[in-house]
Amino acid sequence: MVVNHFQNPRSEQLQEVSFLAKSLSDVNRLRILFALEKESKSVSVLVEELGVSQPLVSHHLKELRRTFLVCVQRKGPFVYYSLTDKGVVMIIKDLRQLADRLLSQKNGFG
Amino acid sequence: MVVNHFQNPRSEQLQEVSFLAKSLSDVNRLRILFALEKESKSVSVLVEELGVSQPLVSHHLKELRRTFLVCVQRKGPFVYYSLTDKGVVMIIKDLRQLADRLLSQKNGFG
DNA sequence: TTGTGATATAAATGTATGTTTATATACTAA
DNA sequence: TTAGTATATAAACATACATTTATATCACAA
Repeated sequence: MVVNHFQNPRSEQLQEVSFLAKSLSDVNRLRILFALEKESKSVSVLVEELGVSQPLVSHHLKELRRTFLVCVQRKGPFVYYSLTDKGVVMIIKDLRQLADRLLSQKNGFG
Repeated sequence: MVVNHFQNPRSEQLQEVSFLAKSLSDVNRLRILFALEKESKSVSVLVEELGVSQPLVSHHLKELRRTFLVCVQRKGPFVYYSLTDKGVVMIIKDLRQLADRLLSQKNGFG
């Protein structure tokens, strides 16, 4: 019998998953994604809502662009960012529920 | 009207999500989680299946223990690891589907 | 053109992380 | 006890990353 090498995701697919997960591994990027859940927003609005510096917001937006989680649209002097796929919000919420289950009767991640 | 500060996850919850996401941001850790999907396995079995060094597997298992994604059971000289919550596999698969959608008509993450 | 606000990029820095090599610890058999 | 196997930890190293500060680019109005 030939072993089925394809029952688990292939290596490149796991690479893609790891890239996405890394994109979700920073609190400021998660806050940006949630801020964009309902509507697209300009950088300056994100800066104000998150309360972090403008270069830092731009840096994280660049990271989110690298994984195509957000997309860009310039309107005059403003640059509007929006979610490419709203499914990411559901995944984040699933991660939060998983964290809740894992942390029940524990004392927080090491 | 008082602004609802709780419609989005609180800061500590985003921290927990970011910890979990960081745990999922390495290909070798993803491979370990998939290897444990059906049954618990000893470290040496994981070493053989993944084809990476034993200290590296132990290192990543320690990281997965830190986020409670895996749990441990010693049986004689062997240490068996298993998934704490199989929900993590579904989340990884959701991430893979999201990656597929994001990458359609693109050329791979930057 | 000049000036101004909006955004992006660069440089610098401290910290975290993945990997390798070497060594230590834990368990068991003899 | 000793020897041998299984696993964990330590040290070392290079790389990646988050953040700050400073500066550059872009769009537009005057």
